[in-house]
Amino acid sequence: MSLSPLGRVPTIRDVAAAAGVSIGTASKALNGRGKLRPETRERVLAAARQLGFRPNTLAQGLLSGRTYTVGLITSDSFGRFSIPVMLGAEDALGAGQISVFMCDTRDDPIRERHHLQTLLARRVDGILVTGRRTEPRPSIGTELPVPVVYAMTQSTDPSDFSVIPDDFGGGQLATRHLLAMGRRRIGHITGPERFQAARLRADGMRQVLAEAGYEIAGGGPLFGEWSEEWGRQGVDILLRAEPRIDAVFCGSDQIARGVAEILRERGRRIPDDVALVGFDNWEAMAVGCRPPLTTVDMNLGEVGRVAAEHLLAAIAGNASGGGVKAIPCQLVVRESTGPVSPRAN
Amino acid sequence: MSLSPLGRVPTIRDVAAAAGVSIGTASKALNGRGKLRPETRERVLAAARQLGFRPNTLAQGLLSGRTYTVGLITSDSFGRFSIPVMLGAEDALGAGQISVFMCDTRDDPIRERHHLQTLLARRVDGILVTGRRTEPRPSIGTELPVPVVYAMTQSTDPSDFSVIPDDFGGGQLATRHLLAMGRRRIGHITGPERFQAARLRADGMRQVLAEAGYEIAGGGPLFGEWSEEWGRQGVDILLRAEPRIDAVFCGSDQIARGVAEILRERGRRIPDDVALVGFDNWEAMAVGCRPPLTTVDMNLGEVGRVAAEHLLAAIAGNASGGGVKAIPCQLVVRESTGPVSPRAN
DNA sequence: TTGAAAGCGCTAACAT
DNA sequence: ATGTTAGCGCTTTCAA
Repeated sequence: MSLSPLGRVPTIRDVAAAAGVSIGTASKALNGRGKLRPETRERVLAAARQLGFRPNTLAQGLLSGRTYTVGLITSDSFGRFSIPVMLGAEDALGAGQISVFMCDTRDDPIRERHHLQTLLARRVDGILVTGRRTEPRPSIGTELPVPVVYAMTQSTDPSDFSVIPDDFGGGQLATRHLLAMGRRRIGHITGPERFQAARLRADGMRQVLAEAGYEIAGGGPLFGEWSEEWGRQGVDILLRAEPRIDAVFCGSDQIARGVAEILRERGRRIPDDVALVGFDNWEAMAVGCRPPLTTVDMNLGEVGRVAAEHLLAAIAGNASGGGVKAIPCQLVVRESTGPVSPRAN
Repeated sequence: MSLSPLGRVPTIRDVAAAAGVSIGTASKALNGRGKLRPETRERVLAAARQLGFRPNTLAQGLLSGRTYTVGLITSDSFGRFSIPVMLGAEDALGAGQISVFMCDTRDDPIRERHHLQTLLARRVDGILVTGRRTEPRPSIGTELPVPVVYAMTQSTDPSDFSVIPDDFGGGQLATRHLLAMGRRRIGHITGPERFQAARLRADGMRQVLAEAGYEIAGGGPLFGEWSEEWGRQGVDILLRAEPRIDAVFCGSDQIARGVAEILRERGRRIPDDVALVGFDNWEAMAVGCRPPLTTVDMNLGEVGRVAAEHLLAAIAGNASGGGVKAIPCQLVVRESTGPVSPRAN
């Protein structure tokens, strides 16, 4: 870890000199290529070790045309959703010895273009675009010299490849669980209708209910905001529309928190009287809830990982073509759901 | 944005050819150096523009010895605390046209060393180490060939430079505010005592109270966990020890949420009967609270920004020496604090 | 005012 | 088995 004995970062030239061989020989020894006397190879390696030599990646990249770097452009300011995605991506990329350039656009197209230019100038091998998915976004660029994969956001260009969570499936998952617990009058309080995620989750719920011969209680989904405050308001609206409610599926954990709080205050026990399912598995929120929240986990790490793997494949020349890949969600059962209480009704 | 007309990434050689000049001339034109006929310069620039030329940063870096990159090593898995720090850092660095390599260590020293090696091999100009600060951590390396600055974490090596939030000051801030609101019996529920942050916040509180002739109500700080659940438990302990409590300062917003919930249930109005101050300004938590939480903001963005600026200075050769710089906190007043209610007592 | 040439650190093809 | 050379893309002398 300490500075090299030379007092500067050693080059292969220093190694060669120390080992008393030519630069080419040193290179071969270090890379295990070509035919060398074992003794020579060992001498070179020893010299390298002693000097703390690490090959200059820039020089290697210049020569090979591969930099083993990718750019990660996020429009979510490294937010709650893009972080796990990034982590998953870093996982997959790190395994491939690839370093990641972080670029935050703050949702500003100008900044995005700027970052894109910078990344291309740095000759990244590929680009990952992540976001807080709302509606599909414009493609970051067609005909780019490197492959691009979208994660947790979608490009409007069908020739781009995007990886997103399966919101529809998530809605199904939550609903099946509630049905399995014997719940029949299930309400839905969720975010703004303009969010595709909100619509898809509601659709998944509706579909599962319909198959079982039910509908969303209270007259349909209550679209509102992604906030606790809306959860508090929404549940009162719901209770008014259908007082006999025995479960609520919420579009987010925050909404569920609000719902839980008011249900308590209205004297409804969770889960005995009313079961509650959230969405996001936002640890701090879900675990802090009283009782701890059963919720849908979007497997964001997996979203990032899959996106990164696709990017790696594309870099390796195995382009996967355009399209959208939806990663299945997963139900995390905690204490806010359970079988219908014998005392209920 | 589209691929160059050449069907590959253009080099300066292509630009020179297109403009009908030598490579050296093209370089001068592009960099505005040397003496060139204005017409020639224009011709080169036009060619570059037409080809979509962007100089290869690797080649520039190889030559100049400067890569205009820094490594950002985080042991917090891009967690809640390191993100804002990163954002602030990216801010300061981006302004300097510096790109950031993200490295997450998952708190594993092996991974950390690996990332460090990788960064050095990539010839970053400097390294920023961030973390979720608990106790000071071992230095990432002495005698490194590039400067290192610690943000939101501290090195045990006094010759390293660290930037952290001023927890002591944060504790003072919260306490002064509560005193100003006329509160006198102020309890303190906070995280584990092994956290320096918890101890410092308590110390700041104690000092301000002492100056005003008071002490922490209930017999001293209640150290516990950083969770809502602990907030719920802690406040009952506190109420038992000192039922006439008129304010609680919490070591985190999560704790404060738990405290708020139970205070409500015990029939204490916030802020009329009991004022409440949190710590972190964790937006979703603080705003979702009933009522919205007055809390201490650590200015994490500023922590990152200052750290990055110091790193830039060090890179530029203006080493700042070792030491610790504490960034002042800031009180964010919402609705959980207010003057003592006329009806109280 | 422009061009030619050297060299940053490295690898790979070719000589020896 | 080892050394020499060319060249990746660029900047910077130094010649012309």
